[in-house]
Amino acid sequence: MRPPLNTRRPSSQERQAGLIAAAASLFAAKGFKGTTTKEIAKAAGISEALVFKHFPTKRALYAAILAEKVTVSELLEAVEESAKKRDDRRVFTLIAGYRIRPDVDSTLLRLLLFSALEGHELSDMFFGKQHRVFYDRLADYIQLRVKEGAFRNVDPLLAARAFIGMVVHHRLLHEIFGVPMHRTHDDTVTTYVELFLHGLVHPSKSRTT
Amino acid sequence: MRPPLNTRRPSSQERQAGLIAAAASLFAAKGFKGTTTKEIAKAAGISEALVFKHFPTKRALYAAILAEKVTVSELLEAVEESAKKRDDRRVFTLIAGYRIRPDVDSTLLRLLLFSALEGHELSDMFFGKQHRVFYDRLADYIQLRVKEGAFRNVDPLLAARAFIGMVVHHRLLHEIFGVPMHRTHDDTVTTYVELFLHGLVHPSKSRTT
DNA sequence: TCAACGAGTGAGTGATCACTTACTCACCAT
DNA sequence: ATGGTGAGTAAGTGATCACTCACTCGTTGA
Repeated sequence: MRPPLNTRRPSSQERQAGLIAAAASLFAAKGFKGTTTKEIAKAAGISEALVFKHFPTKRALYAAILAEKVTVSELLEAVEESAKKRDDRRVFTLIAGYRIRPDVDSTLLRLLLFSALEGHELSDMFFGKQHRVFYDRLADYIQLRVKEGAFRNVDPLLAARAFIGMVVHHRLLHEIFGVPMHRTHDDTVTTYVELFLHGLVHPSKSRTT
Repeated sequence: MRPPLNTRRPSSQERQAGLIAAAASLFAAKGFKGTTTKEIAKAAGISEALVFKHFPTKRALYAAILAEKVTVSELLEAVEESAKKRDDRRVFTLIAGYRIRPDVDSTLLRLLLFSALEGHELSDMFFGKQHRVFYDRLADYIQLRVKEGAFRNVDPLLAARAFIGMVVHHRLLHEIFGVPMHRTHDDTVTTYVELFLHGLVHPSKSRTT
């Protein structure tokens, strides 16, 4: 007669969280235009009408997803610590390792690219939280080390972007274009950091400067 | 003989070329799903029905656009020439300069990203012609220079991808994410090449190896 | 002169889109 | 019990999608 008490139905908040999770993976896989509200409802296990009880429009749901993703601060703290010690290699390794780390869900990168390509209004904010923080912080550190004479006199922002570029491009190749990785995670990070800090030209050989 | 009237209407081939050009810029701007056949027809100045006389489906039109873009060979020839002279700086500058050159139409990069994200079947082929050729060729050169002892002993493919990554990421920031460029074209290229060949750490200072 | 033909289009087609309406049902304080 | 409330949905809504059909032109070879 009476429905079991422990099998209560999900609260509104749980529903909303599940809805956002389901929608996020669909938007990441197929883009905003490529995802239908019917699909989202089905993936979340609810009716299509209920989707619109939680969010007034499909676009509002999309905006909620972009707004939900926040910056990871624990990495920036670790970077800060290594920066104090002037441990160049570790600063760069931390950032590269974070951006390449293999376990991270690939939906964030796809979400970021889709939102930028499709021109969503929250794309800038999303980009700021997901990317700009990294190369802004890195640029600060490079500038500091240039002033200290440890680094060559380069444009700090350009250099920071160059390094992040190497790493992000690596993820791009792997996750978006399906290029296989023939080296291990750690190997790759080490190579990138080494390359960036010390360059490609053999130290004991012809410097063409 | 056919009388060339000066007020003739466009031939079928000219129509097709105009159609492809109009569709390409729309697909690049809004993606496959985001572009309607009605828009394409309007941009090409023809009726929607005529679009389907040229291409059986919207997808076939998209495929024709991707298939049309071919590899630029003149750059690879110039690279080849500098490679023979072992002019490292010029080899890298040529590739970087080509990938960053300011006048290039930005539709190709957007087209490439959209096709990869949306998972079009011709995306791999498109990627191969637009990107892989560059880092494959560059990897060959790096491998050669490593064997000659001029470059440090790094994974050539990884190093090539790292360099292309710096440059492509730069375009990505500028064209997709709207980040402003605070340096000139030539300045940027020079900095990237310099960074990659000689590294960031000051040559006369603490080598942390 | 005129039939044949390719270029071109207006007016649709059913399917699918985002979104709405009108409703049921479980639950609970009164 | 009862009525109010929030969770939930079946069955739509008009708009728009990719694509088709029936048709009109202008040109051209015989």
